[in-house]
Amino acid sequence: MKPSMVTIEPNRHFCSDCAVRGSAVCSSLDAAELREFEHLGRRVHFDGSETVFSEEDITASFYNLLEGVMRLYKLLPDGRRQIVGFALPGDFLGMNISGRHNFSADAIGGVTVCQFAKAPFGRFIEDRPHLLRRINELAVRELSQARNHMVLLGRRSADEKVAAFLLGWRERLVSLKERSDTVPLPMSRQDIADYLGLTIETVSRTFTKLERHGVIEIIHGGVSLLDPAKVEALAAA
Amino acid sequence: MKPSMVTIEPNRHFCSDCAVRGSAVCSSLDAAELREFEHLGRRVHFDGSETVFSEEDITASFYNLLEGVMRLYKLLPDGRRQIVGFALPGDFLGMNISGRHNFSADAIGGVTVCQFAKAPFGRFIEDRPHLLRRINELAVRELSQARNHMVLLGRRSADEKVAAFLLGWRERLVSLKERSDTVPLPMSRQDIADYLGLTIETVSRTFTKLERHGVIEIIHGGVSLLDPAKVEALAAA
DNA sequence: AGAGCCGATTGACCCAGATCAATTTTGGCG
DNA sequence: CGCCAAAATTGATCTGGGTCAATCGGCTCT
Repeated sequence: MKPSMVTIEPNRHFCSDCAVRGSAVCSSLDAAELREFEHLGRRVHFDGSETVFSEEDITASFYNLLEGVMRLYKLLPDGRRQIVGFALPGDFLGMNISGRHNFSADAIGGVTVCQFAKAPFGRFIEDRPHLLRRINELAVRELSQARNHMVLLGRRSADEKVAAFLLGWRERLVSLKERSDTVPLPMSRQDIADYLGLTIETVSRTFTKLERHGVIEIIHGGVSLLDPAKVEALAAA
Repeated sequence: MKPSMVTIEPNRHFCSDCAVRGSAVCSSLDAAELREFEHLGRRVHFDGSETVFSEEDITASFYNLLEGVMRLYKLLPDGRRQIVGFALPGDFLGMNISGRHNFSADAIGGVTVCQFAKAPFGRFIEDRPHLLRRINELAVRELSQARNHMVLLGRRSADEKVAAFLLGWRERLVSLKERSDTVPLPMSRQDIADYLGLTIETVSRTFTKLERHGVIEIIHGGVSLLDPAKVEALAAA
């Protein structure tokens, strides 16, 4: 964790009016439990491109992402990087069995997390099977996403990868704000490339190609889907 | 499920002397629970290349693999296939949140599973958080494997993929039998290709190349690692 | 406004792995 | 055993996406 990590007024926040109250792990808790839960978490802010935790670090905390976007990735010894996912508000990070994180997590832009020390959080779960069930639900959902991503990485062309990425990302943003054909892309081209198993040049060329064909428009900080049906056709192929 | 699916003497088997007693979901149950659990599962056999369940099927059962190997895969509309994993004895299949399976599962060679109807199994879990915790543990482990596989699919060369596959497969077999430099490969070359995001020709050529270099020997039904250190070097790269 | 920087784009060329096309090997089975 | 079908191997060729190398464009700092 970098020096600029800052704990923000740890005692002035309440779970009951948390932005992710409805979607995160805590959605499984009732009002009484929530009041107790409140004391376990500590709101922490990270600036853009700061590392929240690294692969192989001993897991000291779990994290509930409240605000911002994170890139989750693994590195090969020679520096090749595979982004295994992007985290959005409501995502729960840190579950593992080895006692060590199995990927690294960076903030993309500023990020606010709710951080739980491992031991007290574990104790809190102990006699609350509904919370455990919720965590399991999230794990199973992620597993399903992971398998879909394997298909993309192993069997899809560059065009299909990019199209599927745009649709998938838009879909994930739906639950956070209203659906829109304007898709913000806070991550860099390099991030997208490392997520899709491509190079930055191929991602860039594919974007340009889609734009030339009138399928998307590249705008500042994202893209606009001019012809969403066409994008879907490309992704399905 | 195919016609030749056969339930084998459902009442003549006991969990207590089950082959996967120690490693499967049921490892979290005590003797008393096990006796009750026994009535929920039904031993079923599938012949080689039979489909146990298909993607998008409504999940009616969970499965505990007792014997044999299964291929777990997803298909694209045009027939491209990505194998998302191979299941071995002790693996638990069927968890999902959508109520539908999110991949298909075929037997590779004969397979015996312990099949649980969804509803009674769900009820059994209800008031047994330790079983739920065990299931969560398995899900989290699979998630970790899935992420490792994403790195392989997105960022590794054909040589690295094949080497990593041989080592990973050998490693998984360790817990079942004694470690050995002889690695049985019950799946076809096409299966390996679809697992690694390659074509069958590339897999075949890579095997041949490794053999020419004296790193492995291709034997009937598998390979022998003549120079395990070299294989590890290739996989790590 | 200009300089410098960093991310993104574009172009030229290359190569790992795909594709296409024969064999060869293996495994039943009468 | 000899015959057939399916799996695996091998060879020849092609190409999607990688690599290498310039720009280009926006932003920040002065």
